[in-house]
Amino acid sequence: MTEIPHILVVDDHREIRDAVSRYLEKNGLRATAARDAVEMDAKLAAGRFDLIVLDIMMPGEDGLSVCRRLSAAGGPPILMLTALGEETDRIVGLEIGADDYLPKPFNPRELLARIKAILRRTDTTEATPGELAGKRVAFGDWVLDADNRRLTSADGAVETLTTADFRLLTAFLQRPRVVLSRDELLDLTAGRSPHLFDRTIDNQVSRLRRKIEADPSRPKLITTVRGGGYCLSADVRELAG
Amino acid sequence: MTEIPHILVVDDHREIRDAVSRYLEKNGLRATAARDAVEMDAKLAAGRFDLIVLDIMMPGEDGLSVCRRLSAAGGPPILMLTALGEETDRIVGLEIGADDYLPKPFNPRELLARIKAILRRTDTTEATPGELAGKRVAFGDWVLDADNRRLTSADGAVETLTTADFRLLTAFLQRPRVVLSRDELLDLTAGRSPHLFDRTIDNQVSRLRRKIEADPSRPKLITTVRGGGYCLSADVRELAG
DNA sequence: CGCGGTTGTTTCGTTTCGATACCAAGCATA
DNA sequence: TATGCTTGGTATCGAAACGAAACAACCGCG
Repeated sequence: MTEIPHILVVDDHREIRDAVSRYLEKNGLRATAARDAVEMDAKLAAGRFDLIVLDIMMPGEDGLSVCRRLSAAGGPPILMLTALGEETDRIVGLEIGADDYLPKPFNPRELLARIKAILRRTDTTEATPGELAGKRVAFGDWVLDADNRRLTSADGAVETLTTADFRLLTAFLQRPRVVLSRDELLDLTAGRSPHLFDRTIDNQVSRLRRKIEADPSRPKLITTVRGGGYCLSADVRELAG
Repeated sequence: MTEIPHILVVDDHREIRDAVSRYLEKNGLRATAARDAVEMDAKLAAGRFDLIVLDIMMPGEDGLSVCRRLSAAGGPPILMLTALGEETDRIVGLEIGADDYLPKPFNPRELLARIKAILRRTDTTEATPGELAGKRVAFGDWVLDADNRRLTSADGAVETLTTADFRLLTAFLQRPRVVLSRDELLDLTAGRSPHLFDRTIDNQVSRLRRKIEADPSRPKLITTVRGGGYCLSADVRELAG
């Protein structure tokens, strides 16, 4: 794993959330916090995560439900934080698809150790991000062949994408018509946080536009949202293999 | 690299059976479930198992009897699940030939730990050169015959592989669609660590591509992931030997 | 001993991508 | 409209990654 693993910490107590996030970042991980299931879903939609630390007791949709939902959808691995008690242990571990769990109150070192253990197990560093492996996806006038990273236009033109092009494009394709900030895009494509005055995404967008826009100076597919980021302004449909 | 251990889970409660199986599979094991002694015998006859998780309380032939029978026949090691507090059962179980036991309700992590402990004790890993000795494997347009290290293409073309080609290819075939770093590949093929400016893997990939890619300058099967490594971008299916 | 084939190493040219810089376009305010 | 500030677009450059040719070392084999 060349990239720094990104952990999503979901807990309704601010102190725990912040403390855990800080501890993880101190120990070489990236951490993002969410207060509840709703906020979690938003973060999940916007970014790439390698593991979720999930509190079982939450207002709104509770941890068990969230866990079942995510695990059924094949999301990232989950480490559950459970209240101390005999019965929950069994239910949590067995009936839900958690990868591990930890009874509260816990030792942060142990949390870190378990997180690393799960990351070690589940490190598969996918080649093609998300669900696109082997598929073909149409948007605008283009068809993307995810396997050989090639674009074919309606009029027969062919563009080959570099790795960076491809990652950026797939990030958009998985979230069409959604405004993605530069930070989110950087996370999705390079898995890192921006440093000051980071224009990397601007550059990559510019390069991608040169390949896919009919008139790159008047972009229609990847539109700029001033102060917000970029957005794929086209519908996306999946084609068979 | 050894094979993934295969666990047979025998319990008459469907929820427990399924939950345990899922949990084991999430943690890097293979799991198969059986409802009772009869089904267990059928699975045992059909496949190879490294360990049996056996519930003591079952309709039909009960766990103690099964345990006695299997262990006398020199079957795989057994981990018994006992109801809480039935001390006699545990003792009897161990006397009868179980390798370990766990009282219900149990902590799934503890179950996993005990399973791994037993597997470690009873590890009889033979030095199998990979997992595809004697098998035939299909990927892309090719079929690899592992015995004589020959590739046959869908259109009838035949390529013979050198040992280095073969090792590299099998490394990929065992982890399709996963990005493998140069270090990992070097470890898998040559069993050594890279020294500075080591381009060995690049070369071997280049050579292998010349043999298996339709257009080596536009690789489709073994794709490079800049900054990451290489990846077999094709599905792999095993054919009968 | 020579020979052909295989494999590791070096090297060079190309591609790719991030950083920087500069310019243009938006936006507010007067 | 003029002015100044902010934000986005892209040309350019250099560093790093990559592909492959060329070379050298090695290995078995007759």
